[in-house]
Amino acid sequence: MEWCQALDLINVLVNYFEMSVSPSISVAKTRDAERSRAIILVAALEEFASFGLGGARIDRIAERSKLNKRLIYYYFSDKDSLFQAVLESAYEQIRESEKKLHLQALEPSAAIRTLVEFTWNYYLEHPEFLTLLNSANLHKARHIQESTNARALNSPLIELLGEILERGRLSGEFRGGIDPVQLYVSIAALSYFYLSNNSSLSAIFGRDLMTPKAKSERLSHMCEVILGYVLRN
Amino acid sequence: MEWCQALDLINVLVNYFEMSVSPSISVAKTRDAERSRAIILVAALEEFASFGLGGARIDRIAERSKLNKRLIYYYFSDKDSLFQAVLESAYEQIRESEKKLHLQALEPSAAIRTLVEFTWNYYLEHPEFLTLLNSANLHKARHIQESTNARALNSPLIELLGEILERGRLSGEFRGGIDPVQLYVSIAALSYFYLSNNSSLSAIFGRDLMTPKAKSERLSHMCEVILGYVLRN
Amino acid sequence: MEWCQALDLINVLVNYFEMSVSPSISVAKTRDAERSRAIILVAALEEFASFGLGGARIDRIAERSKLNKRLIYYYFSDKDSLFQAVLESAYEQIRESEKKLHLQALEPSAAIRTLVEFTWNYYLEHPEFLTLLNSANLHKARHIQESTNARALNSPLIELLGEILERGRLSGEFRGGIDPVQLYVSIAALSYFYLSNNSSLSAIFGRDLMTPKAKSERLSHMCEVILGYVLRN
Amino acid sequence: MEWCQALDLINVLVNYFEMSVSPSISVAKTRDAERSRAIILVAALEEFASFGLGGARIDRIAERSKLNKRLIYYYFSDKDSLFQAVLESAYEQIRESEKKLHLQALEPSAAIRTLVEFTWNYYLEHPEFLTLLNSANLHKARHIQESTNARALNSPLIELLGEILERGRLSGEFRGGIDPVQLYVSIAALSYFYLSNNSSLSAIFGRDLMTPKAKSERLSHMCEVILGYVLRN
DNA sequence: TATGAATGAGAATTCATTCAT
DNA sequence: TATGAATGAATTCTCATTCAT
Repeated sequence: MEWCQALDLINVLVNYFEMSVSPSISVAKTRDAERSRAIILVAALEEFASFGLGGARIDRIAERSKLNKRLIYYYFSDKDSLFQAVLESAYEQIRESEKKLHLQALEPSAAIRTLVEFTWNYYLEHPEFLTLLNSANLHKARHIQESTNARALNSPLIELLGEILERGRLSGEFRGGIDPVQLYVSIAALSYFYLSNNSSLSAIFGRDLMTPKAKSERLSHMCEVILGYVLRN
Repeated sequence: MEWCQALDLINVLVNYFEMSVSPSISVAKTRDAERSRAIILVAALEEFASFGLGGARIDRIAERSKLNKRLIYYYFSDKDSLFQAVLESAYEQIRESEKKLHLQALEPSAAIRTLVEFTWNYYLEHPEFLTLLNSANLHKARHIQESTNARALNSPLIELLGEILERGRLSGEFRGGIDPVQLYVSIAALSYFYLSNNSSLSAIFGRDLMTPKAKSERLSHMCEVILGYVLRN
Repeated sequence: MEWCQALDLINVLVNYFEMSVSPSISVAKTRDAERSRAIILVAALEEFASFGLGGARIDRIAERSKLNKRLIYYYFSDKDSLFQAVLESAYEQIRESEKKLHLQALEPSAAIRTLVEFTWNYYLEHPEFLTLLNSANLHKARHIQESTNARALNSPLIELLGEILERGRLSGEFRGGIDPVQLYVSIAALSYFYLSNNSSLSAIFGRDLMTPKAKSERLSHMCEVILGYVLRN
Repeated sequence: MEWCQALDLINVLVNYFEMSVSPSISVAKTRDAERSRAIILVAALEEFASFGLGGARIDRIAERSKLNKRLIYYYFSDKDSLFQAVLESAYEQIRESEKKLHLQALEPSAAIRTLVEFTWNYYLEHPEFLTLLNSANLHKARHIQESTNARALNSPLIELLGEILERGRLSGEFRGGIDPVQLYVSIAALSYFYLSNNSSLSAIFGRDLMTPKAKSERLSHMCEVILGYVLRN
């Protein structure tokens, strides 16, 4: 899993940075703890993404992380809390990526198209995010509701999307009366369903939905659907 | 234990009675068998829908069905096969409902709108279908691929949708070049994502997405999106 | 442990009896279940008596019973419920033995002396009863309070003791105003403390309290104390 | 983590300060050590008294003491040794209290009554002592036997009690032939059993044995029983 | 066809204890 | 002296599945 290695790398870099800037000896100890926590989190993310909450095994997470099983409980109390932590971390990551889009700097229609493309690509590159969400919803989003770190979950994109829609409306480009929440949900939906259910869909339609061609066609279709909706006519 | 002996006695009597009143023993038994199978299937559907494949418990399915656990294995070999059977039955049901729509009798745009509304309402009334699909996809649709009863899974709707789109194009009402599979996936996606992930979304947006008003707004939005896309301008 | 073998024997006899009186085949199945339950109960009694509730190990109970660990949970849900069942069974046994004393047929002072002797001998022969009670009390008698089978716990001896004290008072032999509960508690206390804490006491006093001579002296002392209290002067 | 570094700094400062203000470093440290040891001992006493040896948790003892778990091992090697230390300390305390009674200064019958009352009150005010003894006895008093500090355990009261009994006999007040060990055990027994098993007894008799009235009645009863025994007639 | 009893492999979680600083 | 991190061996409990009737 490439994203996992990337995360690992980032951690290593971050640690190295900390070492070089702070001369204090005591950092070494602390660093290990933070690092262990992060390693467990990554291992758990992989496991939960692969097998769901019910199918995930603490033993396997311990193996993946090359750390002691006991340590998982030391840092994360129990399986449910670990899942919650994983979920929060996944949300944090996507929010972090969203921030880098700088949609406010784009023309309204370009901004919408960029958002559709970003969503598609993010889900494509982070399949674990989809599985995680599915698991969370199977459990009635109990873990999200219990999350005290709600800040990480709440997308600032809705507000931004509202501004873009308003800008487009004022310039006469977009139709009026569009609810940014509905639009955001629809944009996510079009990518999510296709990717999350692609194995079922591929089996049922008897055609591979993940070939480069199929994927590119899907992206075009989605842009047409969404832009066809927001543009004046 | 006396009650146990008494029960035995009752069984003997019942058997004797059945033998004397029903002309063919095998018929009586066969009928019960079908019934037991069906009861188990329903109980399993509920269980799998509530807890996913990994979280479902054979014990609970036995309890739900008020039948013996051993009988589940008698009819369905193992948990995975049972899940597969449940999945097939769920697909059969939705196909059955789709057939009753008679879309071919409707005007193109009315047909599309009806399909959107039907999809929305079916998912709304059959939340277990969504959870089931999620579980199936978590397991890479292994159960669907292994299904010998693929006929039940394959929707005849794609073909029908193609005809409707063609009719609309010929009448000048619809734009051309629409892939019925893409459209079908999008129609399903818009309802599916909203309903399947509603608890997460409600938590994140801090607004209840399942109030009557919210649901009616979602349906309007989806119709606008889809019809905005298929209609000429 | 002799009492354990005796219990086993009784079970075997009971089972044999049931087999001989009821010709029904179905009994065989039921009998096995009852027998397994009884065997587990005996094994658990030994384990809890030896190590207390906290120190007892389900694994060891399984070994002792030569039955599957899973079966313990099948019949007794969890460790606490098993402990409760053991406790109830221990109380049932002592109540059963008490009934055989027929104190009502004895002269008042003979009845009291018999009760003191019985208590002493029962505790002596059933050391597990003492340990069990200690464990129960460590947990604030939670298991007793939760017991639905309270009937088994409540001693009919208090009422009987009241009658004996009244008879003795009327005959002029006994002093008046004796609370049967206080007396019962004191009779139990004198034996219980000596036997339950005998290892501590032996260590502290540097003398073996369990030699035949020491035991006989203790019994004499207790009779003197109790009779010295109830008799008129 | 910055706070960690800050804490480190504080530690360094504190150490430096102590070094400069306290003439001897070792004294300052020793004093802290004694204090830590004592704190742990108290925390352990509470824990063992609440849950027994088997149910006690080192983690909880660390929490209670607000000290590090590692320190417990530093001072007390392992759980068993800690329990032994707790036991010794509990015995030391009761011996200390007994010494303050000055029974030798009292009239024989007053001395006996005082001893009964003291025993009752001490157990009442130190319920942890009872639980501790129960635990010790569950383990066959292994911890007492292994105690090298046997001096603390051995009650000087037996000798004193012998003298009192002799004084009473000579004055004609008491009967002769009373074994002070038997009497001491009986005095302890009457209070111990009532208090140690009070939850069971309350549940079984269906009456609260710990109301002020019930407690006062018990004390009267015990005095009557013991004095009725030692007094000439 | 139907069922209660039985089981082995494995799951989450706990616990006393040690390491490294 | 003091402490946070780490661990292996248990321990309770679960689960799909089979046995015997």
